[in-house]
Amino acid sequence: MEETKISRDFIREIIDSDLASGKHKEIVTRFPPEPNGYLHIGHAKSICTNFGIAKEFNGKCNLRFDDTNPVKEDIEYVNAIKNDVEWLGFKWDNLHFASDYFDRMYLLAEQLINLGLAYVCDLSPEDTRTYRGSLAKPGRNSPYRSRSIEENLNLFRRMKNGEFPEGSCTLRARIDMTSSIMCLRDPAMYRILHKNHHLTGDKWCIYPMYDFAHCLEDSIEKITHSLCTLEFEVNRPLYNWFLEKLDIYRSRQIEFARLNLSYTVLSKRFLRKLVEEDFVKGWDDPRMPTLSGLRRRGVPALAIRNFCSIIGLAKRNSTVDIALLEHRIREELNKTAPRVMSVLNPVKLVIENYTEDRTEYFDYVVNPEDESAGTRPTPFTRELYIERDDFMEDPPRKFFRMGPGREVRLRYAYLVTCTGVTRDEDGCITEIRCTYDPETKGGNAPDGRRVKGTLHWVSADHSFPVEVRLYDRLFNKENPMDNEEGVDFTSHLNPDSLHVVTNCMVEDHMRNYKPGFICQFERKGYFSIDPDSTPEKMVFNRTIPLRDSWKKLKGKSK
RNA sequence: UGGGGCGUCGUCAAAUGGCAAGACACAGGGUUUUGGUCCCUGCAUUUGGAGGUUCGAAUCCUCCCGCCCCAGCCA
Repeated sequence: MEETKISRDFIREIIDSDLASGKHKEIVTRFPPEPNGYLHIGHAKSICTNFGIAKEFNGKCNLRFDDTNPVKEDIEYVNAIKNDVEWLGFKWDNLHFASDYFDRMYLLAEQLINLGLAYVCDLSPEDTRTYRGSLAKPGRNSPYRSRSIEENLNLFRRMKNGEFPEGSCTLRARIDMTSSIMCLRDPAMYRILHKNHHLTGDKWCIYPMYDFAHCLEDSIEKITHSLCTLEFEVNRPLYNWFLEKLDIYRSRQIEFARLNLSYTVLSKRFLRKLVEEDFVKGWDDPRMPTLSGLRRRGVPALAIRNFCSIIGLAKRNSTVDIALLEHRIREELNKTAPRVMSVLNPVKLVIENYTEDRTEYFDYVVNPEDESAGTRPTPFTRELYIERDDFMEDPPRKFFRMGPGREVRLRYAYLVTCTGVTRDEDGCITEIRCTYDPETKGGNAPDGRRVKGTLHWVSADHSFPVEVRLYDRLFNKENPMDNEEGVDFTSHLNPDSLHVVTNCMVEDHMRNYKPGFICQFERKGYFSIDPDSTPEKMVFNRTIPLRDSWKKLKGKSK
């Protein structure tokens, strides 16, 4: 399957010229997640960009975990992230952890102290903030700013040795407390955290801050182009400062706009809230924009990659219409998903003039978009199930489906004409009755008469009940984060984001498939088998409905 | 408020001084044994605004307006 061609964006143009000028012979990028949550489709943009660029330019891309904060991070997340990256379809050239570099970072920090460019500061967090000043007011120098190199070295070693409690002091870069760039006002490089790290255990009780660590990680790995999101733009001067003062390999940081999606929340913090406060069933709930959620829902990795290639890469903040994602999903599934007839809201259809013990098999086209998928036999009997919605007692003019006296086609089978209905004592329809025209085997009339409606169906004797989970968008507000003071994004949660339907009837041969299998229920949508399935009860997730111009038409006339 | 960024169709997004791509969405029509797919057609006389430079400006200059980011010992 070929991916859609990627257009030239400003980052690729920079790389083109770096290659042309001879600045670089080979391109090296990296995807640097912090293992403190699950990856979501916003990360997919970054993954596709970093791995995609490496591939296109014949370079390398590393997967590197930015695990510098043991308070938030966990091994559970690193495994899930590795799995997600692989599922998305990418292979890293090298796997690294920021924590692999803790010894080198420590040495580099001492080097900065020796250069007179870092000092141990005993200011409390509150005082540090006060001394920092504000956007409008310059900061003031810390009283500890002019300690001697020896004293700083000694203090820093004692910090490392665990002699001080958390919060008692930090190692700070000595830059400029009056800078208009806030992060240049003597930023913290190391803080004390007496915490167990998922990889280094209790070896360290001081941990490097992002600004100090990240540029070093890039430099150590000789990352040529360090791609990150816009909010780090203001950190770039500091990124460059460390590399320059330490005189080590100069990676170049380039910022691009992160992905925002309509009707969606893409922030690990808020996604975590949805999980922890049970608004959804987990990180992989099919309504979640996480890669694990999308995967479980039945979204193909290629659809996500193709989505990432059409949304572009630029510096302007934007919100992509979720319809673009949906389009890519349908586009991919239309090409690849085998078709199946499945009745979500069944009502029995009895063919009065069809012999009771007779079973015929019709050729069913597995995928009209893929001839190589071929055909398979599907059984037809006197009693069938059809969708309750496909029948109306008093149909409007534009309704092409079944109604009293109307003739419709049962897909691949026969033309049938409705003769009436059977009701229970409450007046509910329990059966629809019809007769078939034996001359129309396969669905065409020899006399050339046309019918507008074609219905899907399953044989009552060759089908079994399953559970189907119908999903809708998780939020009913285009930007759930755009709120007045005090209004929480969870107040825009769509109460109808999940509908569980039981006793949907599917063809018998569906028993052969396992969780992860994706197919199209004809005329309904794309569905995937959920891991919750058991041999006793299969569960299907609706990945996405088919486009439905009838529904649209109906909506208009109201 | 000091600094850093960004403004092109409803939504993304190209155009790199030469006469506003494309995709999605939307609207209309055709084909169709999925009201699906597919195929046509339409959809920015104008690029946040106002001036200026130029034969020519979305692109260059000036001023203005709007939005985003930074004041964690988070990343």
